[in-house]
Amino acid sequence: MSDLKLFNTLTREKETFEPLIPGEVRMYSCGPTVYNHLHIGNMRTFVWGDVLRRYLEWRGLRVKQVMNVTDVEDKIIRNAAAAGQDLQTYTAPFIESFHASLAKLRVRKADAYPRATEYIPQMVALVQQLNDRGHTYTADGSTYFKVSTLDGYGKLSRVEIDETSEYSRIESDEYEKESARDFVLWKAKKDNEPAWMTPIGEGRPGWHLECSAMSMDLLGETFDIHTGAVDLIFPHHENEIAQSEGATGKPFVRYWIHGEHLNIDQQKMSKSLGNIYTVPEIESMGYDLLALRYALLSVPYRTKLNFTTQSLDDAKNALSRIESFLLRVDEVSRSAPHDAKHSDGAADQLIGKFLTDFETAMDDDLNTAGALGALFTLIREGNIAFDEGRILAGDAEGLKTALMKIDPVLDIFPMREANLDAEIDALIEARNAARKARNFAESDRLRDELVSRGIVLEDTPGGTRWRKA
RNA sequence: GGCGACGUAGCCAAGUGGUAAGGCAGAGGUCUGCAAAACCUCCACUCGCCGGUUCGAUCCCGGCCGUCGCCUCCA
Repeated sequence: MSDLKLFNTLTREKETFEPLIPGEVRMYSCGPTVYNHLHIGNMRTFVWGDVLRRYLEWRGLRVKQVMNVTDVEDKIIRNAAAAGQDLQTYTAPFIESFHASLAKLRVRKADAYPRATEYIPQMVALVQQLNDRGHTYTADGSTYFKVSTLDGYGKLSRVEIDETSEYSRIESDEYEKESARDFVLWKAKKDNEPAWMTPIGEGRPGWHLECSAMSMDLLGETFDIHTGAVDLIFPHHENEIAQSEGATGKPFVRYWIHGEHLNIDQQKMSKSLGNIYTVPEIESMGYDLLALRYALLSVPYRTKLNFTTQSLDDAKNALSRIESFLLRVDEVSRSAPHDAKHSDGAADQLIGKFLTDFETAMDDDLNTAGALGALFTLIREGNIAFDEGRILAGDAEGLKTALMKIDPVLDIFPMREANLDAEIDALIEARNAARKARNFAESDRLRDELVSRGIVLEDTPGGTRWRKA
């Protein structure tokens, strides 16, 4: 097995991944701020984060994955107040829809989803630790991180803040900060905002604090992987590093993995352009969410993805090709249950090449496009071998095993709904009886009826197969 | 102004110092009920433009043009 290489934002290079503790990976994925329904750009980040975790597991590593849910923040406070609700009431439906969307996209559950509001004591302790080490100052009841006290600030983003530049959008007069680079750790209570009474004053946490507190609490002071999208590199992740390393004096994260954005029709999603899509919206447009998952994975995570509805149509058709092949493999593998014969080794060759190519692609910084390429090459060459009669039941069984082997990583294979089968089969049987009687009008009527129910038929010399349209 | 990414066929997109994966669309063909679906074949002498390095560059270097992102909340 070759090495898994991942692009580490810290070094701007693809590095061989080796966990700190052999065999065990601890990863933190930046999760949602729940003031809104999540859009498909958010989902892209969660999907590849999940695939990273799946691939690590596929390589035999045990993974502990944590994803935060940020449920206290400026927009949440503002919206909740406008709705006349408390934070928990306001955020609950968004948290619920977040999980529902993930499930529909086949994103597996992380091991924990800590919430910021449940981590106030740990955050306060972190601020106190930073204070003890001389990295903070207070002004008007708020506590700030003094960036000048920490060597190496900026090592992740390589951003140097020039306070004098007219282009710097950092507002240096905000919150009584001593320096534009400084950032707030703990915000003093204002007006009627929700606040916690703590040893460092009555107030609420700054934006970056929860991620440092929760990740270190659940994964340790130094852990392996931290994922997120590129926009978080600065200031969020840079400040997480400052808070965490300032408090512990130890390296915080070993591999920073950032994914590119998803654009809609070449443009960034934004409310003003009205081009934000949520998962339920995609669904109500009539698309199968598996097509969305496929579309998201067809572009490697570090490449900008230009999303269009055509990409969903393309994905849907590509998935049909995959499903037809799966059906063909399945049918042949079941054709001779026991004394399954192997033919000339054609299948073994295809399988070997497929698994090697798949792994090579995934090892190269999670090249999912290359991995899919390997799959489609297997499908074409497999179909040719089938047509030439070089694949017998035993070979097909091997193909099936190979396909099932990669299934847990990409998880893009269409699933059958078993309870449909009996009903479908009855209609197919009736249609085939009509065909046999050369009553094509009736057989076509039955076929069309199936089509209208979303079932496509494939007549083959061996019988009729069906799949979902 | 600073930092960074990208520009490969109609669309999406991988990739390598030695002459371009894959998917979709399109065109042919096989099977078949002159049906549907499926399957196969074909489809970039060329990788934004111009120089340079090299025996040889799409892939290395430099310049230019173009697109996009971050420097403020943001997946």
